[in-house]
Amino acid sequence: MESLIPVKRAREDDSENHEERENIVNRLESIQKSRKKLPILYMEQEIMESIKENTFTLICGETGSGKSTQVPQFLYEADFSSSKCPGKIGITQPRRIAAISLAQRVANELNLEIGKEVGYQIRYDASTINPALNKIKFMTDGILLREIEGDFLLSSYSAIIIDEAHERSINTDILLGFLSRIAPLRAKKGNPLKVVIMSATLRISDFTENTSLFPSGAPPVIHIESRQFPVTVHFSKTTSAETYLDSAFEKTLKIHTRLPEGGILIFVTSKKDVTTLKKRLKTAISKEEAVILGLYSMLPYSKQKKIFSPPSSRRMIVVSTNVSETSLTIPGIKYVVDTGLEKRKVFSGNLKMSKYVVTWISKASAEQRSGRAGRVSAGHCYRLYSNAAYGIHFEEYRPPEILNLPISSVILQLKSIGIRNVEQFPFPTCPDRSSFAEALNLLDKLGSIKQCRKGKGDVYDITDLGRKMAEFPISPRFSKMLILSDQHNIVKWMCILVALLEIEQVFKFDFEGETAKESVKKSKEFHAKWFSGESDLLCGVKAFLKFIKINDAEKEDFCEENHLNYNKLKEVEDLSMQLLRIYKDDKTIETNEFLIPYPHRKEREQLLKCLISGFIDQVATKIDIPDDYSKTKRIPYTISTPTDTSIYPKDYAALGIKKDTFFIHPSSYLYGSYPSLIVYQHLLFTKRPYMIGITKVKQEWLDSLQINN
DNA sequence: GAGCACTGC
Repeated sequence: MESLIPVKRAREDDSENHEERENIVNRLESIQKSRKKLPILYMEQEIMESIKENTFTLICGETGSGKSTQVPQFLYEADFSSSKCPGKIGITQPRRIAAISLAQRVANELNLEIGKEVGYQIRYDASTINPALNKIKFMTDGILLREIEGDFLLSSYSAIIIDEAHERSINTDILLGFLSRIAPLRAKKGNPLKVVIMSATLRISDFTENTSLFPSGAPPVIHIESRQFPVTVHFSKTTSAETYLDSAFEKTLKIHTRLPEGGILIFVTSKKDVTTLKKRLKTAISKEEAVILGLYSMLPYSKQKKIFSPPSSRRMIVVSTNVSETSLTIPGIKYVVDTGLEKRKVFSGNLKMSKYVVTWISKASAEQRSGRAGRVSAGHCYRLYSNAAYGIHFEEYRPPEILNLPISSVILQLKSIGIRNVEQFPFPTCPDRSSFAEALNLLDKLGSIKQCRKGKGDVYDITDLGRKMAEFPISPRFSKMLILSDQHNIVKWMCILVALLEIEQVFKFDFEGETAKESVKKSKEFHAKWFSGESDLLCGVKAFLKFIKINDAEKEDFCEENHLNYNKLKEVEDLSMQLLRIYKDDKTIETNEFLIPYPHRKEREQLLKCLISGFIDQVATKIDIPDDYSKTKRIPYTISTPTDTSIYPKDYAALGIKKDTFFIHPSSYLYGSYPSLIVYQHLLFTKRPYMIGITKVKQEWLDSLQINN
């Protein structure tokens, strides 16, 4: 407690200097009072001294420490973003919702209007009363990355705070890499940029021990206490991953019948788990006793909101996927039931095929989940696995995102910013050699980079086409298609098509309680009016063109009636508009630009020709098989790459199914028609290796494309 | 004739 004494003195000194300050703060008394409960408040001096004396400062503290709301205010009160220290205070977040809600909270605490001194910017939305007035700006990390493209030294900022760095999202990682070089440059120029990296307590060695990131030594680390209420963790005696839903059901029932009031939050792996468990709980617990809700990201936002108006007289029970681990905070939770499992997408690099697996979560995620029980009062977390299993099977952290994704987008972006040898970039965790090779190979095939010298590794320079491609916030495959469509007066349709490719999952295919066959059949009946025998993507375009004509207020019902995914279609609407704005360099373009008819045959052909230019390495050929084989309706395809000399074989003979054969997924509208030549959007392994997102193509389209290249 | 967790410019 002695540590409080010098801090108190410092705050008194502060008040003596009050008149000299430029950024004057008039907080409401009620705000002052609740702020004082935060331990971080008594560390203001220590934090500010470290920031003033060092270029980089690492602050770590768990959720509930108040670091995200208070550190920006410390900087503001220390006259960052004033004439003494010109330049905004920027704070990045990995998620949009967090950027908005933090901006609102900080504006509220400072008694300022959102959009003026305190603002935010995310992909499709900004608080733009006047951005020039912003002194504190919250944004998603992708936004700041884009700003680096226009102004490498980030000269409009005096301080940057990177929040949630421990999550290791790909954008956060790249930002940290840039800042590790930008900040020293700014210091050299006599216009220092202060960088504060904020992370959960657990994962700081990743940064402090990283000499590529911090060649001149590890930054100082300040630890912040959390204000969380204590959560008692109960491990199970045994572990059974096979029957986790049964265990979750029994545990929830026990908590509900034996323990005092307080919400229960149950973590499961999928939407299917959510509906199954919700149903079982509803049969066991009466409506008068509890309201039982399901939560997953695909649930329309209007229904997600239900969790924020909990019933006062009954207990609230929420069955949820990972969406409530970080993205949503459910009020009033006192008990957490943790299955310890999550669903992840896994890539097998060589085959370029992905699959979904249910795996044990990381220890860090388990802590995060249990923490959800301690936000209102002391809570309990029931882990449906043993302490031993936790020790043996649970990795410390989820691997950094950059190790599990194709990096072609990142590579192109780095090159467009002027990083010549991308393998030398100070990644917090460097992807392996083969990821670089694969990305460079694809970018070369797309014509976005070209070889500039002989040697190993990265010997490529960005081309003019590549520069243009990098302007679009989408995968390089898709920006290539979009730019190519320029010649044919089909740009608007292409914006839609490319947005559909980027967003995916616009059509729904699941029916509760139906067999596989029936589910797909029924869904397709709903979608019949958008049918296209040429391409699954054109079905999407057709559905979108209808969606865009519907009044905003009726869009959700429209999607419900037609078995479409509202959240996804809304995103397609926003993205296609953003793409058209960038394409036409006109920020005033609105979605009414897309009140256009479905393309005619000639135009469709042009669209599909442009489409395959981005999928030149994702062509599949039907394998000739004996006549009686087709009765199974599963006709194999073989895939080829442009480097393959036997490209596009016309008479591929195969007896039986080989390891490298693939099938058209039953969700495709081309399923059952089996064209001889197709391009596919991606490969997914479920029961079998499947191709998803199918477009029928012609041999001569491919030939002409090769000549052009 | 299936099975997609979550997030971002």
